[in-house]
Amino acid sequence: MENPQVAQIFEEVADLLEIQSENPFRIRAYRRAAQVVSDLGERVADIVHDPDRRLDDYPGIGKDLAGKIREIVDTGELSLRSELAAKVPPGLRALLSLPGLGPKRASTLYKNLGIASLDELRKAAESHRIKALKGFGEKTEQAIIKSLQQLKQTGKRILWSEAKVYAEALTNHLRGASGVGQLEVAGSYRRRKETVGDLDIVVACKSTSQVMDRLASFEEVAEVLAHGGTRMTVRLKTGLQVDLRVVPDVSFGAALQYFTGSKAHSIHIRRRAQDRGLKVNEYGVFRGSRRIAGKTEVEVYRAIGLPWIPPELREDRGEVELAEAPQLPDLVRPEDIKGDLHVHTTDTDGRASLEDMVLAAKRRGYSYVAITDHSRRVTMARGLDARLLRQQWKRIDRLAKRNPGITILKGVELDILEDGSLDLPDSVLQEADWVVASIHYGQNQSPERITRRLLNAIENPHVAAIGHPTGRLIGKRPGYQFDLQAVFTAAAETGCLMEINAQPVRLDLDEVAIAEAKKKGVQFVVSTDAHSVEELGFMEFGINQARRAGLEKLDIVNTRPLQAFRKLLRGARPAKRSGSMAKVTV
DNA sequence: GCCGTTTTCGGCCCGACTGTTTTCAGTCG
Repeated sequence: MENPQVAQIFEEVADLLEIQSENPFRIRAYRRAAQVVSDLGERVADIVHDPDRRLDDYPGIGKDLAGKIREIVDTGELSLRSELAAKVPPGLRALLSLPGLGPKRASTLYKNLGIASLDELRKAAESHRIKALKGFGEKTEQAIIKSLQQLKQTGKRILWSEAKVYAEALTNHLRGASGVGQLEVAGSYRRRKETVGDLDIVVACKSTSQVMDRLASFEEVAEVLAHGGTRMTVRLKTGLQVDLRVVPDVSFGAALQYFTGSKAHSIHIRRRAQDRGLKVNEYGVFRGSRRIAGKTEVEVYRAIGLPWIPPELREDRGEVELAEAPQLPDLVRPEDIKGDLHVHTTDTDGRASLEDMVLAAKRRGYSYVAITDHSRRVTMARGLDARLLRQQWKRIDRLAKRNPGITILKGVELDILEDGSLDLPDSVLQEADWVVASIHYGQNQSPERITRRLLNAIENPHVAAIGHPTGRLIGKRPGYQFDLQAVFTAAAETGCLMEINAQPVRLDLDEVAIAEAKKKGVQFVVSTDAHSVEELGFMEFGINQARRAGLEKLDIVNTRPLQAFRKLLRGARPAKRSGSMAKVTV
């Protein structure tokens, strides 16, 4: 039983309770518990089975929910869930996924028209049976038909890297409206989440109508969904939704804070304000009716006794407590990066030559770059065997003589094979400056086998880092399952690095796993895995990920000069001799 | 359902917009 499954059961319970108009605070407790479980960073099942640990030590988990988690882990099911599900037809929950349809209306539709699936909903809407219901009308019925048609395109989150394109275009466009002051894209985009559901733009502007008209004139806008006095919502042609909030200048910081979220962070902040006899809303921080802060975010946080918290940390995962301490991390910045340690060339599946990649790295101001083409197993990419690899390294030596401004590391992305062995012998690896070991094949193996493969690689002293450690592709493939704790423990003991892969569709490890690894003493490398000159620019996405995990400059080796991590070069770090795993193949 | 040196009971974040009403419920973020 993995954490996402536990979280999913609690989410379902919350939905079912909501449909049955249960106590909203009880519903919130289940949603909170789902969040807590998702954010754990280790298997909830492991905590359940550890006699020294208690689930109800976690905030939001009390005796009751701890018992329910135990039940799910032990039996794979939650009796409460099945009891609730028995009272609600199975398809009814799907109705909640439609924008504008919540639990109240869904249950009205069911009670009055017997609607219990999206298909039945569509038929009822098309035969105009919905508008006759009390509380529904012509417009609601049309809206349902429309959102059913759009269901496939909307609700889909896009990669942060894609959202950035629209965020920047919209920002530039809106600045063209007269009277626009401060302007910022808030929401999950500002928190730099892996994926973004919509864009929330906060603008300080004297003339609301001017900036709203300006948004409506953006050429990618397909439709205006809502248009009020301070708020406007549009849908772009791609399906991406954009919310615009216009606030007075004195409220900009409060609005930005509020619309940046996350929801859980905002709730925590407001509760804290309450404790101090204050009220926080998007217009400011108020004592009674008097505004005591709101113009800037710094002011807002200061008013409730906290330093400013970077948006990337605002998930209510302990950042408020760190701010209070005050022990907020000094997050790593893009400009801290001194080199890229995972780069491909046309020698395998890259799209730019060795020389072009090196020159591009030099232009970025890097002091080193590692060329890490695929090893022979990756036949699709014409992976290199020992002979071809040594040929490439000779060319690197010649190139290095012509480019004294940058150190070129002779590396390889070494495949961790299905049987747990490595794709090249130690005799070759020991000649390499830099080895990134990755899994590409046998991703469907059992967690036990994958774990052993990763441990084998980690225990080889020539392996400097594990590349894209989970193999996930966001929105496409979940990534292979393995024992994160065992792998992180071994990585910490041996000094083997965990890569944070900056490809926007990869971004593994995720921020929860990174934070967990850091706790265990693991060090990281942020690499682009670039297959072209342009992809060297992906570094930003990897840094986003590192920042959300709370990493500082010194947690990441490629913020340092090469000499600082020289023991990782040429496999000079000590091999782990203790375990029997090192010689075992799987 | 959780939580607590003001509380073991009685709180639990807060406002905007829409569509439907004729003063507000439902939904959303």
